[in-house]
Amino acid sequence: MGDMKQNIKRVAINLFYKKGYYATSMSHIAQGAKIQKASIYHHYPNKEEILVDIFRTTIEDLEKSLESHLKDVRGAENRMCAAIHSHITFHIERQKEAIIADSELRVLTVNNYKTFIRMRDNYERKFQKIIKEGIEEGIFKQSDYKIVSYGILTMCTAVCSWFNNAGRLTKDEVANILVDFIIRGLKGESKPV
Amino acid sequence: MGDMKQNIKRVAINLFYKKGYYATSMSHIAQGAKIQKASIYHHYPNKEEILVDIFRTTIEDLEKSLESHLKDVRGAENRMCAAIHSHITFHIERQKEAIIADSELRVLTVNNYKTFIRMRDNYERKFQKIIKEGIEEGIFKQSDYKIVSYGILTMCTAVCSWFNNAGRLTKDEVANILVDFIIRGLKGESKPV
DNA sequence: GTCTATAGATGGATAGAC
DNA sequence: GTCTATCCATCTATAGAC
Repeated sequence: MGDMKQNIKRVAINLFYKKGYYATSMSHIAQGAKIQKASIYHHYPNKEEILVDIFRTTIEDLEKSLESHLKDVRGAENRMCAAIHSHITFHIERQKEAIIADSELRVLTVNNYKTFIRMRDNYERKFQKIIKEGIEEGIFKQSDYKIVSYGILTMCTAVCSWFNNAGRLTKDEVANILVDFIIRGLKGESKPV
Repeated sequence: MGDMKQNIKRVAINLFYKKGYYATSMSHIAQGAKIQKASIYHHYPNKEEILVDIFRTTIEDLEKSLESHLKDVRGAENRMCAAIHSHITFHIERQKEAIIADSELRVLTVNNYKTFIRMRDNYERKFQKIIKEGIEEGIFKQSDYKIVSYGILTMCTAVCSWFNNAGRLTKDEVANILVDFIIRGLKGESKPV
């Protein structure tokens, strides 16, 4: 990807994050990238394709992060800890793109929408599988694993909307606090303090 | 509030929910309300005031729901259960408005933004107070009550974005599953099955 | 690969009749 | 309280020169 294309994408990420897709115009993006708005169309055929580009790299990188965190980790509890840690730290490190991917899904035209819903569902199913296995092995308490997975994932996704980089806690500290809370919720028994 | 004003508001809620504030035009709203777009300005001075009206009633009703659920309830665990139940059922019953209030905050001009952020923070502080008291009384496990409160509230807010009215579970069943999960997370000990 | 110029549609909002 | 007509700004996207 050429320098200017990457530059346009970077500017778009900042603007879509700050103002949202519809409130950001091609003129704003052009201004940020220091070119004329017509020049953007040399790199992207239309506005939606900029958003699609952001969606694709974000979701793909999220999946890669999960896979690398789960590699060679065994046991439902350990795998759950690793998966949550991956999800939370990714949503903090890639805060802007994560917020875009979380809030602009409905902007997409039908084919793009279907593609990314499919990818998201596939990602969620990996969390559900871990919870289900933990319950079957008796490590996690019996509960509705689908509802619990929605709760856990939305809680950890939302971190990108309230985490403050200048705040009192690092991203790893926040991740550890939430991992503890979630594992207690899943196991329903106290860990030694 | 006159019939037509209420009608306009109802149409706007449906459109802001489905397409978002910026993707909804005054023409769309007028079409839904079966009047001309100029007629809307007799009821609202501008587009933002429609959104502000939705925000105000939603947040006020959310606060009222919490207060009525907490009335005469004693003890941190009972109060937490009641507060979460209130939050979740409200976000399902008022799904559309809840999604709008959750996703269109950044649209507001500065004075309106400050007003609703203040109301939201005030609401969140009530949850934080219950968690803090529960920890001090030794009912809840020691943890960072602010981070945990963000986690709990965002998880329960997000219910409005995935709950399916035609799905297999009622809103009370979903609320109970999540209340159980959260209380286990806060207490860190298993309840008798 | 970037530019100027512009098409063509749509946006929020107002004026003034009825 | 609702209408028609219109203003003016801004939007996405394209044409064609350099």
